[in-house]
Amino acid sequence: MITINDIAEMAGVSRTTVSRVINSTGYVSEEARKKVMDVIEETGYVPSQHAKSLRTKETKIIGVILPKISTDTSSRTVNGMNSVFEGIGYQILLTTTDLERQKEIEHLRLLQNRQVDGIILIATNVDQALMDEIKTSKVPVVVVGQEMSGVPSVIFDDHAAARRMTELLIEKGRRSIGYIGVDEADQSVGVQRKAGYLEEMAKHGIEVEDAWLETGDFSIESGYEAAARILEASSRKVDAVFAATDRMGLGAWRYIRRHGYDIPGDIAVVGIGASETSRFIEPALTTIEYEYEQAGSVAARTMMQLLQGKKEIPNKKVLDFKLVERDSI
Amino acid sequence: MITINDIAEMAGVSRTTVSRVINSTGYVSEEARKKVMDVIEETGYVPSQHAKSLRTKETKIIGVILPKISTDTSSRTVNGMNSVFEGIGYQILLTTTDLERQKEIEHLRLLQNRQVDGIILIATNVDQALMDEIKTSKVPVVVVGQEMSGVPSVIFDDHAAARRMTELLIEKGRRSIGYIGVDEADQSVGVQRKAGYLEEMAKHGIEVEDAWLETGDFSIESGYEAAARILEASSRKVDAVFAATDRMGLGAWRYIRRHGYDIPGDIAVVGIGASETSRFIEPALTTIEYEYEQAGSVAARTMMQLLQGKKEIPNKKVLDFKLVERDSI
DNA sequence: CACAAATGTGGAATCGATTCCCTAATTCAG
DNA sequence: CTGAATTAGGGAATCGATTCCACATTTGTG
Repeated sequence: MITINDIAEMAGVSRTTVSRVINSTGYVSEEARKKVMDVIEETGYVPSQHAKSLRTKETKIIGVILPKISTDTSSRTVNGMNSVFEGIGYQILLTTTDLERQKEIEHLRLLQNRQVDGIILIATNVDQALMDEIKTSKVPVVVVGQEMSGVPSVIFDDHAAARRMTELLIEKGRRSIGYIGVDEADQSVGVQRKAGYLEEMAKHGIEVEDAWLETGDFSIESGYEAAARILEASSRKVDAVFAATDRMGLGAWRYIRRHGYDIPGDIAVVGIGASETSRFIEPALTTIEYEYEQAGSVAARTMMQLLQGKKEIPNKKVLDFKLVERDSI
Repeated sequence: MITINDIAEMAGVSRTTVSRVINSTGYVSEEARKKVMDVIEETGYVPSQHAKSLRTKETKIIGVILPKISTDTSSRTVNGMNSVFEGIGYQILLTTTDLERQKEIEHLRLLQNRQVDGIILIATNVDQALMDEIKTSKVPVVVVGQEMSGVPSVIFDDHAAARRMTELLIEKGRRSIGYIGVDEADQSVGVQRKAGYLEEMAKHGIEVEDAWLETGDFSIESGYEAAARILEASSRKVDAVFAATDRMGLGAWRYIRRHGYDIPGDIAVVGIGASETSRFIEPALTTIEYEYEQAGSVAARTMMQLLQGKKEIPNKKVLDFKLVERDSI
């Protein structure tokens, strides 16, 4: 392997000078610079990142912790981050938790040992243990998807989005609206969206039956089964189903069609997320569009600000949503 | 930051001994080991990866180059790799080329500078320049998706898959089969799949009209437009459209339905890839299922063998496919 | 023209580990 | 009981960069 010493020798200068040329620091004569450049060109030399990092304590690598790789949400978010990082020479070190909660902490530690410059966590919960780990982290952490006090976070307005969607359903004359949520350990998806739904229902004086409230696990199948339970158990006929995510909405959609109901004639179905499939089915799913790419890029930019030691970082950025009204309503 | 020297001092031994304890090498008395372990426990010390890598030339990081992050194919492949790597302490450094060809070479260099232990490239072409770069690479490279002679690669049998699909269409009585392909710089998707289609057509003595052959760029929109061109320009009525990818198939599907044709009554539509959306539309798209997760895990395992210096690595692994017959045919 | 400031370069310490080589104390075989 | 083998642990070089400090040369100013 070719090192800075080889270059120095070949160019007939000291390695200090070579370092200066590479990093454009200090004083270097045009003559010396040219000689060094030529040799570097000739040999294809590239500095060792390890030696560099060992001194500078900088890696230009950002660790990213995802709940799952193969989902629309994750890949779009990573895409957004990437668009920011790649322009400025940073790279992404990826890890996934496969939705196992304790792995979030484990990976947080793992990444710190890798001495990444920063960590972006797509969070699915706000455990105290997790928050403690983040707060004692040696490197800056940005959280996406969950609001965490004292930690810079990028979130969507889940509460308002769910309210707006519920309002739309009510505007369309629906009254008996089933709701498919997720576990409440997930503040954003589990708690906020449900609260939005419940509040809007209350505002319109609609009493929510217990049987209308079901829970899934983000998967299409769980949406299918939750819809089954809602339709079978309700005393009043349900005329709409609101799923907290598009995937579960897709499952509900499938169940409802398979069992002879018309969408939206008999039952309206809506979700949140604006997945690609939701657009293609017929009738197309009415949903809320979150700009995941934007969430990723905002998180990336926030990270850069943290790394540059900017003091005034708002520790919460709320992104907008867009109601996408389609045929399923 | 706490270093090996601090630990050595606190434990009252030399840093050599500490290193031996950490790496379980050499002779260390039970007594010394315990003292060191205690101090490590107490302080939460973790060795610097940089210092370590600087000496050992090992990083336990595998660089992965993807054409695009936000696609089913990519995320499933990465998922498969991850399942292998995470168990053995390796991590994935991700980069994407956004389908720009020259970036493949650029990122190949970039990753080597990061001194990753190995590189897995999800390739979209087999340029000579790219192959040269791979062959001169300092670290092992595994290619996924394209056959590259002399380079360990994991590929699907695109040729056989396309033949089988064409055969199915012909079995179903279709004769005038349009084909939507991609640029032929992409050996696998562009050349092999098209060749499979053409050969099977020839075998059955069906003459392929020029107007039946169109090209897209992997996007849904391009599939839509290609279908438009095929249906408008053909002299004989087309009774089937075979798209080289599901996304383009989706576009074709949409165009065909929007223009009053019945699927499969008037025109059959098929794709390759088994994307989630293809399953949900009605009529559901007939397609070929590739095990991308498996491709990822096979690539990961091949990489590990390369890293362990195994000589006998078959430099080509062909994965199976499965015909998924659904309503669109 | 003298002296200060600006410019250019190299020596050497440093970052935090690993590892070769050496010494010392035990243990063991003959 | 003696010399070899085994066990234990430290000293110091090393990996490949960055950077502080010192020194030499050139340029500028009053």
